[in-house]
Amino acid sequence: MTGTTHTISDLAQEFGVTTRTIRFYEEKGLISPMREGQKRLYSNSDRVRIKLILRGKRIGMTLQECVDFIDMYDPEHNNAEQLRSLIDNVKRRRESLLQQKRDIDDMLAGLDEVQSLCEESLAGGNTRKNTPKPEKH
Amino acid sequence: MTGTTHTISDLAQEFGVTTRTIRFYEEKGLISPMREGQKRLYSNSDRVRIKLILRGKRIGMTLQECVDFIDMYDPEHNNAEQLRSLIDNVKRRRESLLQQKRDIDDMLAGLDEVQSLCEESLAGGNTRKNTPKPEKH
DNA sequence: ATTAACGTTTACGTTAACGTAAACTTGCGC
DNA sequence: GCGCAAGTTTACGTTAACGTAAACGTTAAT
Repeated sequence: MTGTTHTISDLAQEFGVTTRTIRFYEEKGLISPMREGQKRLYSNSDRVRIKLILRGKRIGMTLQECVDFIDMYDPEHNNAEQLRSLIDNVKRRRESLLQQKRDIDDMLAGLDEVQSLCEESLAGGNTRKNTPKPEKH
Repeated sequence: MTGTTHTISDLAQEFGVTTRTIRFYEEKGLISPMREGQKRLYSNSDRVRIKLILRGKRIGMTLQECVDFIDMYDPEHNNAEQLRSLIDNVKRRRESLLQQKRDIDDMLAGLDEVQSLCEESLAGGNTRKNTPKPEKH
């Protein structure tokens, strides 16, 4: 059976990007939709690729890195050497992702602190800088 | 007492960037080192700012976003309205960071799977695609 | 038949974040 | 005094990832 297909503006709307963006990804070889006459028709697997690309972008990957990443799932793993090389790539990528998680956790902790200070300041109406020790009278 | 200072190439080396990059950040107003004659002298607080900038970049922030983020710590929180607005920013930022963490976790799970398949394939020497049911003879 | 909504190609424009090169100054070791 | 390493300014170049505009095809509704 023929899987569902999507028009370019369908996908653009779904993902909150412009059609230009989607065509640009094709230009760069990231996706290869079918054609019906002149019009592009996107399969579900095209849709998923776009989704993966945008996920990559959200964490700061370049388009090339997104492709490299996606290609890991879709491997041409012919021989053992290629498999080992792929595993190495996986390991490097994982290290990088774990570093990003640490960065994010640090930033989240900072945000918590800022928010606490703000709310405290709003509640108490206390605008002092270094919240000195509670005054003993 | 006068805190420690650093030269531009000290910091460049420490952070693995070029001096051009550091000057560029100054050009864009992200840091404002002192001068000793003509030469730039970086304080520890300058150093920390650079560190925070690079951390932001690692998770895909633009330089402007990095500044915005850093400014949250360093707030000119005069009145209640500004405080509330800051809290809103914090909340938005947190949502975005949490989304990034979800993305990263998804990608890590994918990597685990890829690695398992690779190692399995290397161990068993089994190169078949869909690992069919174990043959009953 | 016309117009509106969607699609297409082609091509030039834009922004961010530096790289690269040239030409100059400054302090230091010999 | 001389060279050399490290600093400086100024300015043009580069890449990624689209935006924007023009000019044109196609189909469905009025």
